[in-house]
Amino acid sequence: MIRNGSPVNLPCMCASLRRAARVLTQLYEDELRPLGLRATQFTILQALSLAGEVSQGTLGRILAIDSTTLTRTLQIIRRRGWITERRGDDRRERLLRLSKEGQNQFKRALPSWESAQRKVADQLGDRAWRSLCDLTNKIAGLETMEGDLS
Amino acid sequence: MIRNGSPVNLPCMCASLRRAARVLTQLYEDELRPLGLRATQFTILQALSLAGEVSQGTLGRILAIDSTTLTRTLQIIRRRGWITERRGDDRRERLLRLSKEGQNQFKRALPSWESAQRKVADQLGDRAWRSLCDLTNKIAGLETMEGDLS
DNA sequence: TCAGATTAGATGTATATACATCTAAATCTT
DNA sequence: AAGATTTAGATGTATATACATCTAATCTGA
Repeated sequence: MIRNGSPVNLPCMCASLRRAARVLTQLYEDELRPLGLRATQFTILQALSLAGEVSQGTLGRILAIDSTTLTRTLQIIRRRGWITERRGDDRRERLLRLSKEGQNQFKRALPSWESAQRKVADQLGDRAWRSLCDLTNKIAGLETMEGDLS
Repeated sequence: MIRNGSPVNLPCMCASLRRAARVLTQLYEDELRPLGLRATQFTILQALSLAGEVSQGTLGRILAIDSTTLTRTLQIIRRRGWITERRGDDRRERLLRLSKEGQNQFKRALPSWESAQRKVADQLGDRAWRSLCDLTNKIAGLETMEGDLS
């Protein structure tokens, strides 16, 4: 019997980060599952809750998700009635906003999300938690070094 | 114009880690693309190169990838001739191993991977790099707190 | 102002990912 | 050793993800 606790150390940072993301995603989705929410879906509700009205492209830049990927994910969320859309002055843009039901669904999900956050924070400890925040944001800031961003 | 460099701080650790994983994945895949390799595929080649012969389930535990997910990903890799399989004493198991072509493909990919590693290491700095290694491994060690592991 | 370039999303396609469920093989129980 | 339980993967299904390419709308230069 091999006790868990010493995961194999992967030499590739990408592999290591992706593995961590898979593990953490499962932990959060275990909490969110009773609500029928996937991690990405909760993230989008939360981002919209914080950002108010934003275009699909802007949302994509905030989350580092390709805008064309969002087309599909937003379809699911729209189908469930959690967002409303309108065209902006630039009529190519889709301006997104949480609907009333979207706000309610987000509020319903908050306790589950907080529970997941707490579990992870408890197991990592404050110092590691803050460190991880810094590092993940730093990596998000790398982008592909293309420069400007709308 | 908003210069990139101050990404929005996401309150959700899962969202933050997943965003970082997306960004890093693109950085690595930009390097690997000329070889026709996705990040996950390179990771599997590297894991097999390090582990020698392992069962599908063990590989899944090493990478924290569901074994049934590996069924599909390994199909692609097998189709390309990069792995060989045999049944173990336990005839339910599939024992995986890099084929000769798999080893060659992995070697061909090494310079691109090293280039990606170097770019990230340079931008993060040694301290942050090591810190990130520790933290991602720590998170991989959380698993879902189910205890034993084969 | 108008032709060419750029941008915002949509669509086609391929891969990554996990869960529920199923089958076959191994293990455990009595 | 027969029946019950568990385990290793396979398959069906849904979502997540990005890239190439396409269309429509906007912007830019001359």
